[in-house]
This record gives sequence, structure tokens and C-alpha cells, in this order.
Amino acid sequence: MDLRPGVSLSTRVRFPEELPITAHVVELANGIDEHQIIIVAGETGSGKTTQLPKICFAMGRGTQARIGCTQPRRIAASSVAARVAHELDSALGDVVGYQVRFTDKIKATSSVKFMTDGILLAEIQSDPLLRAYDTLIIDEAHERSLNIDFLLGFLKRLLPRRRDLRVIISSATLEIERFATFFNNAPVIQVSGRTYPVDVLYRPPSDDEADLADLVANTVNEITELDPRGDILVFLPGEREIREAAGEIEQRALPHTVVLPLYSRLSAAEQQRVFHSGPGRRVVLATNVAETSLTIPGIVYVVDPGLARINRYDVRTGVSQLLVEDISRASADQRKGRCGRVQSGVCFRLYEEQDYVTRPAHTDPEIKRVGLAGVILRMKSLRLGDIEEFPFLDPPPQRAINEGYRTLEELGALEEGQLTQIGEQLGRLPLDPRLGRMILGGREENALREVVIIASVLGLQDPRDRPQAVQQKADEAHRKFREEGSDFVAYLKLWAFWQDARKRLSRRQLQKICHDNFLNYNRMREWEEIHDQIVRILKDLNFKPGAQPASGEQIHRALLPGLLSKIGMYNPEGRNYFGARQTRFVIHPSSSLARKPPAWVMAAELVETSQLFARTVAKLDPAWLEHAGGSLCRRSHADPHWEQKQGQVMAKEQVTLYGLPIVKDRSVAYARYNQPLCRELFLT
DNA sequence: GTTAGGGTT
Repeated sequence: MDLRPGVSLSTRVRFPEELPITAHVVELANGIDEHQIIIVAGETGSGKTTQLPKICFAMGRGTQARIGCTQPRRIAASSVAARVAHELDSALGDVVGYQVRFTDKIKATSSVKFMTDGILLAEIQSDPLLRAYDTLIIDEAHERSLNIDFLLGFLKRLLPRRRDLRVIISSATLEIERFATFFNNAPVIQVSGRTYPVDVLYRPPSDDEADLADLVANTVNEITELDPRGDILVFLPGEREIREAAGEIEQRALPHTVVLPLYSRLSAAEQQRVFHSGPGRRVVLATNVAETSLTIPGIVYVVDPGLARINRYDVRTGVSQLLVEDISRASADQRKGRCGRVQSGVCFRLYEEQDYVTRPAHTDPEIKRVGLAGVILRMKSLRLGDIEEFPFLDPPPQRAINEGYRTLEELGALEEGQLTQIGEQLGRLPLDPRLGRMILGGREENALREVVIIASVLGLQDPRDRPQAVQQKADEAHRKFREEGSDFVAYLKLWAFWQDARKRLSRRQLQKICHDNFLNYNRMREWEEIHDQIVRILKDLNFKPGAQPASGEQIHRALLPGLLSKIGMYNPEGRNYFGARQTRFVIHPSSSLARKPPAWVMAAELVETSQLFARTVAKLDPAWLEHAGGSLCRRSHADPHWEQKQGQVMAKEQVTLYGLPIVKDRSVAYARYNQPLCRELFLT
């Protein structure tokens, strides 16, 4: 194939011969020249991520405006940028740079900019037509995260307004036809992968295999009998299943075998263990972190029970569910592909082939599984119009949209479809709207300093580590951060501990003190970075931190407007809480309030796992609720009667908030609620 | 008596 007239490729850009994509360079360059948008489909190892930007650069793109390349994860954006910079014989930033949250390695000379998809989305705020780019490459589009679906819809609208712009959607070979159709029959260029064959064996449980751990251990045992070498990757839904399977495998006493757990909550050092091969065969027991985020080198066998915990938001109750589900075919195939990267492999699926065939083809995209308040807020804030009109590849159902509106109204961010001042301010904060609302509450209650610390950590995983083998020791170390009656204030204690250590200690010493106190150093740093970022934004918004330390009451009053539908009233019979919208929950055992449940609580989150748990909880004074609930409160009146002493008709008032009785039998003057009845009572 | 994984102005 020849290059189209007018297309040339700089000979200074070299494409590695061993990469499959190199055979398609001319085809791709022609496609990019001829079409405003193309879809590039290819499996792992094809070289798309590194070579597509180079093809665009070799075509002379990225000089007037940049070539922007998005990645779903920060680590990928920075490492791919370093790799491509190296391949172009330039220092990072000169020709190729990257930007992720907290790190900007872009210079004026950078032609190629790698970034997370969230960064590109954020740039729409200040650059609504994305004029900073002449080319955009959206990588890993098949992952269908919220950010990716948002970008796809945005780009569909942008293309007619930016005729000069070129867009490449890069994806695994999944739902390629849907992408093509979505973009008005955009051409698809298929690039082969570079992988070794993987055999699939279906190995459903036998009758005497009691549970998942047993099944997994037997399968690992069978692999050992076939082949004593070759690392094994086992996918499991969560930490507990990993622990149980590890126990079962160790009981089998397999020779020369090292069992390595792998999940995101492990410390960096514990995660690193899977990247260093030692003596003996490794059996890595991993959550979904190994499906997309981490690639473990040298896996020969994959064991896939076909299960994962999937996050789904219940639109009726506003509760997140994290329940174990059967994974889709696409996810099963992705897992299979985690072996066969350096030699041929075998994938054991621990269910019937018929089961595989009848599973859904794809995992629901995130937009169909999450609460939409944050999405709607963002769209309003970016002036992208109504969510109902936005061209999503998979439009969310109207019920979910309505629930999103309701949540924003609860927060005071939306009135009659328009963002309020609160809404505008929430739109500026890179946080979940509920967490943002806490910060605005912090200003109202003069507790800004404290609430920024709390809201920053609530969006992260808990920085406190609790390794299985040393739970008691970890709990002991964490005891000094506990605060009776408030898990939120406990975070303030932890913050004070960190800040004190931060002032005195070197980085190495900090890492040690974190380790000694069962704190995850990386997450502590992340907490601090988010905190500092929010402090900077608040300075721009002219918010001033309180001069005085805030009281517990000020802090909790500040948090409450963000958590109005996450309150609970104790139910002694059930030893649980009545929550909003007819839910019932218990306090998670990790909370300091779990043993002595107070009459009223508010929770940072309600998540359904083995039960519906409230996590990060504080005691709540119900007297605050009527004011905080405002127009969300519902009033009813009973027993209107003439009262001689007061010379007017009185009644018993009940006030409820999301169905919970926050005021009972309050005596009120009834005239303002029912004038005619009062007149009648007065006359008789 | 204990939660999968990502991401941000």
C-alpha cells in the first residue's frame, strides 16, 4: 500500500519491526489523513498505545496544536510517555510529555501529550473546543469507564465543529461495530496482537467440592500434577476469598510453591512481591486489579472461577451494592489473555462451557451502574446541556437520571433544573458532590480547615492497613486515632499524627513510621495531595479557613448537609438502624461506634456487601435535622384541639425526613396549616 | 464482626 498523495511520514520516526502495528503504519496514516475519525482495534501487544501517537507525529501532526493521548490510569499515562519519549530519542517533556493529577511534565515544545482521560475532560472547562489539540487518541475505549463514555459523547458533538481535528478511538476487539456506528460508520482498522495461543479448559466444580476455596485449591493441585512449573494467576472476587483460597492451597502442601495475594489495598511492598520471581512456582491470588490495572509477567496458567464483585447503585435506595456476580464473556476473555504473553498458556474456567456461552457478552458500562449526581453536576458545570440530550453510547435510564437530579436537589445544588450557587461551587471541586457539599458546609459552620481534611480522605481508600496476619496489632496501633462517637474526627487525629511526623522526619523515616503504625504511605501522600489541591481551589474561591479550631458540633453540623439521606435511627429490636427510604443498615465493625450504637447516626457511605453497612459513622443530634433538612422535611398534624390557655387551636406535629421521624408530637399552633378547621374548632 | 477496580477542575 502506498501513502495517499500529500501524506508523508518523517523518516526520523522509526517503528519497531517486531510490533504487529508496524505492518499497518501506511494504512493507518492514510486512514488518519482521509477520515476525521477512525477506530483502531487490536489486542494486547499490538503496539497501538505507543505507536499510534508516533504515526501521527511522523505525519507532521502535533506542531500547531498537540497530539493528545488519553489513558484510563495515571501509571499508564506516565510510563507510556517515558517509553515513547525514549523511542523518539528525546528527554521526557521535550517532544513527549504527560500530565496526570498532581504531575505536569509538559513543556511548550511537547508535541505529544499523554494524560488520564479525566485530565482531558477537565480541560473542556477552559478550552471548550479542545483547540489545544489537532489530534486526539482515546486509548482503552473498550473499558467504558464513565470518563471514556463522557469523552466519546463529547467528541461526537465536537467533530462537526472542529473539521481540522483528527480522532482515533483505540480499543480491544470488543464492540468495535458499535463504536463505528456511533461515529457515523467510521472506518475500522484491525491490528493483530502478538500473543501465544491459550487453551481454554472448562473445569466445573465436582459434587464433593464444598466451596470456592476448595475448588480453586484442587485446580491448582491438578495443574501441579501436570506441570510443576509455570506461574499461576487465580482470579477471586475479594480479600476474604483470597485468604480462604490461600489457606486451602497451603493445606495441600504443594512442593516449591509460593502463594502470593494481590489486591489493591495491599501496601506497595506487598504488591511488588508478585513482580519478582523467586525460587519455586508462584500462585498469585488476585482480585480484578490483575484484570486491567496490573500486568503480572510470565503467567502460564490462569484459573478463573468467573466471579467478581461489581459495583451497582440502587436507584431506589441510593445504596451502592458490591455483590459477587458472574462476569461477562468479555471479562472472561480478558482474564484468559493474562497468560500467553511470553509463551503459550492454559486458562481453566471453573464452570461449564454452556455457562460461558449464555453469559452476557459485555460488562455493563459504568454509566449504567453508578449514581448520576456527579455526572449531571459535571455536565451542567461544563455547559454541556441536558443529560437527556447528550449522545451517550449507552444512555442511562431515565429513572437513574431522575435520581441524580434528586440527589443534587438534596444537596442544594440544583433548583428547577438550574445549578444554584452551591451547585456552581460544587462543580469547581474535584470531589464527589456529597464530599464537596461537606466542604461548603465547613464554610457555613466555620469548620473549613477540619472538613477539608475529612472530605479529602473520604474519596480515597482507608489509609489504615489491617493485614490479615496481624489484625490485632494493627487495631492496637490504630487505637490512638479512635474518637468515641465519630469516625470523622478520628481522621483528624490521624491527620495530626501525619502532619507532625511530616515536619520532623525524612521520607524514609516517614515510610517507616507509616509501616510501624499500619498506615499505607502512598495513600497518606495521596490524601495530602488532594487536601492541598482543594485548599488551593478554595483560596481561588475566596474561602477562608477558620481562625479557631472548630468544635465537634461545628464539624458534624458541617458534614450533615452532604449526608442527609445517609442518616439512621436505632432500632433496638432489630439491633440495626432504620435508614432513609425504608432501608435498614448496621454499623460496619471497623467503626468505633459499632459496639455502642447511638440513637441517631450519619454515615459517609452505605454499601451493601454481606449486609448493608454504614461505614465512617458519627453520632448525630436529631435536633439538627429539621434545619438541615429544610424543604426535604415532611410535616403531618394530628389531634387538632382548642386550647383555652393559649387561646388558639393547637395540634401535634410530626416531622419526617426520608421517612424517619425526626420530630414527634410537637405541640404547634395549627392555624397556619389548616385555617378553616381552626375556625370551626374555635366556633364550637 | 469486615469492601472489586479506576479517575479529577
